[in-house]
Parts: sequence; structure tokens; C-alpha cells
Amino acid sequence: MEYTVLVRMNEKLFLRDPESSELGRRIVRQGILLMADIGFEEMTFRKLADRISTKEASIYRYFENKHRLLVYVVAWYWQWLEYQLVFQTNNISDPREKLERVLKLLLLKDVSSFGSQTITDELDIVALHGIVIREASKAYLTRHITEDNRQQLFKPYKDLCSRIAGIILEYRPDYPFARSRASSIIETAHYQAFFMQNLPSLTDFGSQPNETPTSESNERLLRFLHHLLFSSLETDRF
Amino acid sequence: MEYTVLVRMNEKLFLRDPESSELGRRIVRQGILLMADIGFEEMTFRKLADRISTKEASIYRYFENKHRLLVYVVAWYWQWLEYQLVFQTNNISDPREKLERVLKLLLLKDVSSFGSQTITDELDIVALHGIVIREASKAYLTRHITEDNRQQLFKPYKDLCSRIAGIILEYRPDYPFARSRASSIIETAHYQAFFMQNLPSLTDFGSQPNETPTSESNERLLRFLHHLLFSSLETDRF
DNA sequence: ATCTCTTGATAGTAATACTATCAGTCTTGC
DNA sequence: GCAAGACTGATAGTATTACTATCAAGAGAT
Repeated sequence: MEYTVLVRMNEKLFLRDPESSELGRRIVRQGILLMADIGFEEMTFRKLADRISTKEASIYRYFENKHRLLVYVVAWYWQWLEYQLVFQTNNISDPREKLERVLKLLLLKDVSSFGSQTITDELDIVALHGIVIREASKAYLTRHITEDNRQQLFKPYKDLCSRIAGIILEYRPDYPFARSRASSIIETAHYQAFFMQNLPSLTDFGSQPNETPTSESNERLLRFLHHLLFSSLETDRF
Repeated sequence: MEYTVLVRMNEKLFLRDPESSELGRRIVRQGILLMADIGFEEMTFRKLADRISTKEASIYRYFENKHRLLVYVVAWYWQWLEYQLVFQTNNISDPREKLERVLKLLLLKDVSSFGSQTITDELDIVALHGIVIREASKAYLTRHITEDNRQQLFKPYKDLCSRIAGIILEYRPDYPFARSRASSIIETAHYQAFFMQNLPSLTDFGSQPNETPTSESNERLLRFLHHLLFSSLETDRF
């Protein structure tokens, strides 16, 4: 499988490596689709088992519980995103341009046209992006975050933030809040996208009468993120 | 009760008004403490009932389920915050100063010294603030958000955002993203506070060796928010 | 041909999220 | 002071969820 080579996951994330068997891969692939479909709290291993014609107990052999499955797929997404970022900024030298790529990536813009076909065939990136928007915060907003963190479950997210923070410092070496700026822009991208779709009055991007619901509003969201990021990096007020 | 006058809640939020009886008030007050203590998913009406020496069924007479209790206390917090905002900016004319008040309020800075003693005695605002940071997003990140939204359950949050957006427009009448800017700054304040405590490597505010864990880092977080907000409002790059 | 690894199949448990019922108690109106 | 209504306590019960345990069958490797 292509994505096995691409993304090697932390072993603490699972009981048995889901990429090591056909069943494991189906659990992850269909798990993503089911979660995107009915949401994290409504998903159960029972429903997932039925969907892929296996048994609950078999899924438990791969993942301790559904929270771990969520952490797994979200971690996979962050690793994928970091890979995309490295790949896409490979031959760019201008850090400003790199940051613009970051913003587009966060909104999953132009992703399919960048040669990630093999991955897209494996896992449904669009569905996964939706999960990250709606459910990712539930991966860390728990009581056992300290323990989970000790097991490095959030390392992919931290790595992505570090990398973005690095680009920020390339662009503006004296910027004093690089890490917070990086995590902020990621989170802002996601819940503004969520608000845009679900509580549009909290945003300025709601669909206008005559337009494709997503494309135009996504464009406005991108402009907002661009404005936020670069205004903060170009000011002298700290 | 003082806070009954202060904050009148949407009737869709409960089955029976918890402010109308001693039991109802204990459910809310102790519910907040329990939730702050063990977290939303670990809390059950059983545990809460034991804690206040009543029965599960009695709690169900007030709230449909624990999710509704969460939505209720979070809504209460937003209304309280908006009230504080109005109260504290009452005699301020400079919109910049108003925005600075907003930021302090979001971090619950100097709150006890502003004459809200009666409320603080009723509900534990600090515990509630902790709940809002850790659990508030779970109030809207659900499948039934559309239905909940139709019932106006998120109106207090929207009202607060509107009010902040209004101040933003006072400060900078031509700013094109007032609502998104308002919701962003609220959310950023909260999860940066969360990251600071739980995943400090995602921020730039982690505790230094020799300092009170909260006060100094909170100061840095405030500076960051200040920087973010005003750099975006003072730029001409849109 | 056997050994191991994996899955299927069935069962079962503890906890959770409710719902129903009924008997006291307390209040309020008269 | 008494009847009606509102609220709570107490007990019971159900459906679903989140697991754990066990064993047999099949597939692949040696």
C-alpha cells in the first residue's frame, strides 16, 4: 500500500497495526466514512463491524476503543498534511509563498491536483478533512490528555505546528509567538470552516444567494486567514 | 437570587427551570463543580445525583440529558460574559480600550474585583471558565447542531460575538471581517489557554522554571491576543 | 502435517442513559 | 383546616453501549 510507505504511525496508537491486514485497512477506511457520515459520538464499533461485515471483537483487536480510532485517523491526517506541506514547498524558496501554501492546504484547496491520487484512492481525504474539522478537538479535549500526550499520540500535530512555526520564523525571524501563531492558524481555519457551514452568523463568509455553497465562501475564508496571518507577521506591535 | 435577575435563560434549554427551585439550583451549581472536576464525558446524572443527595430521575425532570446541561451552563456563561462586558465598558468611550477589556474578560482577568461577588457566590465562575475552555466546543460540535441552533440554544454565544463585532466596527468601521474576527478571538483565547496548560509546546507561553504557573503565562497569552487582534485591525492588507 | 496467526461466532458483564410508576410531602388557594 | 396540585424520593425496569472471554475454523508458513 502506498500510504504505508508515506506515513508510519506511532505504535501506541493501535493494538495491532491496521495497515498490516486487509481487515485493518477496511476498519480505518470505512471507519473514516462512517464517522464522517454519522459523527463520532453516534459511531459505535458495532455499527462499524456491521458495515464491513465483521464482528465487534475483531475491531477491538486493532483499537482499544473508538477514541483511539479517532486519535489514529486524526494523527494520520496531520502526518499526511505535513508530508503534503514538505512536498509542496520543496522547491519554493520564498517563505511568504510557503505560508500561502500552508493556508491553502489547511482548506484542502487544490489537493487532488498535486499528485496524491494514490492516497486519495486509499483514504477519503475529503471525508477525513471533515472529521478533523468536526471531531479533532475531541481527540485532545479529554481528561486523559496528559497520559495520551506522554504516549506521544499528538506528536504528528506538534510536528506540523513546529514545521509551520519554522516557516513563520523564516519569514520573520524575530517573531516572538511562532508556535502559538502556528497552532492558532490551524485551529482558526478549522472552526471558521465549521462555523461557516453550521453557524454562519458567526462568520462573514456565509453563502450568497447565487453561488456554489462551498467554493465562493471558501475563497472568502482563505482571504480572511491570509489577512490574519500576514497582518500579524508584518506588524511591529507585540 | 441575584443571577436570576441578571440572566434570563432560553426556555428551550431545560425541561423545568432550574432557577425556580432549590434542587434545580443545586443541580446547576454542583453540576458545574462536578463537570469541572471529572470532565464532561465522565460525568453522569447518577454521579451528580449522588453528590447532591437526590435521584437520577429528579435531575431528568430538569434537563433532558447531560448534553443539555452542558449547553445550559455554557449559555449561562456567555450571557454572564456579555453582561460583564456591557457593565465594564459602560463608561468607556474609546473603542480600543473596550477591546482591551474584552481580551481581559476572555481570560477572566480582574473579574472578582468588579463587583460580581453575588454571582461568584452563586456559581463558581472560575470552574465555569474551565468548563468553557475544555468542554464548550462539545456543545456545538454535534450532529444535531442544526436542530439545536434552530431552537436558539447558541443565541447567547452569537449575541456576545455580535457585541464584540460591534466594538470592532466602532474601532475600525471599514473592517470587513468583524464577525469572524470576533468569534476567532474568543476561540483562540480559549484553546490557547488549554494548550498552554496541557500541550505547552503548541504555544509560546509555557511556565518558566521560577514563576507562578498561571499568572505570568496568562500575561504572555494576553499579550499574544492583544497583538493578534490589533495587528489585524490596524493593517490595510485585506 | 503441524504450528501459528487471524478471524468468526457466540456469550456474557457492567455501566449508561434513560422511562415509568407511585407514594409521600409541601404549598397554595379557599 | 382541608382539598388540589406540584414536586421529590424511591424503586424498578429497559435498551444500548463498551467492552472481555472463549473456542473453533481457515489460511499460510515451515
